[in-house]
Amino acid sequence: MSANALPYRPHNHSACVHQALTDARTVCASRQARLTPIRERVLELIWQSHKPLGAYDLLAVLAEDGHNAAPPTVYRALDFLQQNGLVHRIASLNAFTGCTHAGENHTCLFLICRCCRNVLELTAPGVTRALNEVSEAEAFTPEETTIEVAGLCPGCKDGGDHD
Amino acid sequence: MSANALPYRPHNHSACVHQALTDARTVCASRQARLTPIRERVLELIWQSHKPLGAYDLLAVLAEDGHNAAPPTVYRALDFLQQNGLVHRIASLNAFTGCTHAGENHTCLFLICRCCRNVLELTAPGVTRALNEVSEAEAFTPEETTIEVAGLCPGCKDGGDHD
DNA sequence: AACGAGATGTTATAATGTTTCAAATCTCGT
DNA sequence: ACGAGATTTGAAACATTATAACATCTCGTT
Ligand SMILES: [Zn+2]
Ligand SMILES: [Zn+2]
Ligand SMILES: [Zn+2]
Ligand SMILES: [Zn+2]
Repeated sequence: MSANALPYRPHNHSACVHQALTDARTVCASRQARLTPIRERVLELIWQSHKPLGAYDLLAVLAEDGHNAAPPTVYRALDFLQQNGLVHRIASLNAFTGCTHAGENHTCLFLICRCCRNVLELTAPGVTRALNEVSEAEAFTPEETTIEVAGLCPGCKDGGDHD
Repeated sequence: MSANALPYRPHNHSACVHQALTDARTVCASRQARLTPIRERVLELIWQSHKPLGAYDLLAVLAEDGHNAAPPTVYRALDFLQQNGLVHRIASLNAFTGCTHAGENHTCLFLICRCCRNVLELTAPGVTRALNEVSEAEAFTPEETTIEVAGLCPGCKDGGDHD
């Protein structure tokens, strides 16, 4: 099959990483935000796959790097990357994933495979619209929206290429 | 105003609590699930307001009760209550709130006021439908859905009855 | 009484995230 | 180039949230 989104099928993932880093540099340059080595390294690590990583996972890899970092180092880098729309935190996983719409101001949702752990980020105008209608009906002013759908990706549903 | 949902305006909240406990007894009876004193007490505490409580908040109140409980006690009660559709966990807050659709199998969403902390649980067929469409388009099989909207409730937006 | 399943108690530990203050680095105007 | 001020990073301690493992209790059944 080929209509599947990237995380669900083999692809040239180094292109994903390269694109993400390039976008990040562009975004940061345009905002006068400093993509320092630590921040860039954390972003690169997050992009090593489409599976979200926890802060302490990142910390462990940094330790392998020989970089003796403490938790605040990672959390600060993650804060920066979130502020600048480069990564998202997945609340239901306590983990972080690279944003596929770097720099765009967007409301997105995540399809999270409970089997292979890959996450697909999507923007879904229909969902956003429906949510806005609900909020409006309750006179509620939305600011931050978390939409996370856990389930099975196409690959894991039939057969199960668990990776 | 009066179109506002319960959490957003003064109301006879003890009726909320009473209803919740009554529903819980009914649901548990029909399922042969045992609503033990601890479980009922935790449910009652969660329902003391429309603001979600953390597990350790509950633990602290139990301590005041004179009940010297350890974390597993509370987490086990919460697990039970979640299993039986009596409470929800709010992932973005690491906290728990009473379910307003006890026993019904439902996909719900939460409007979370960042100011007064009250949470409104809603079922929104339009949102659910839109999400299903998105999932289907990606050949994704949804199982658990987390929808949490943080923002300002009507009360806090104008004036700010922060409670 | 003996048993077994479910529920609770108890202790320890894991996993995630924050506060605080000091030191290093960068920025920018002079 | 220089130095004041801001930003970033280092480091240690701590806070919060959640689970693992095993012992004990409760209560209905045999
Ligand atoms: Zn990729
Ligand atoms: Zn999968
Ligand atoms: Zn109420
Ligand atoms: Zn409010």
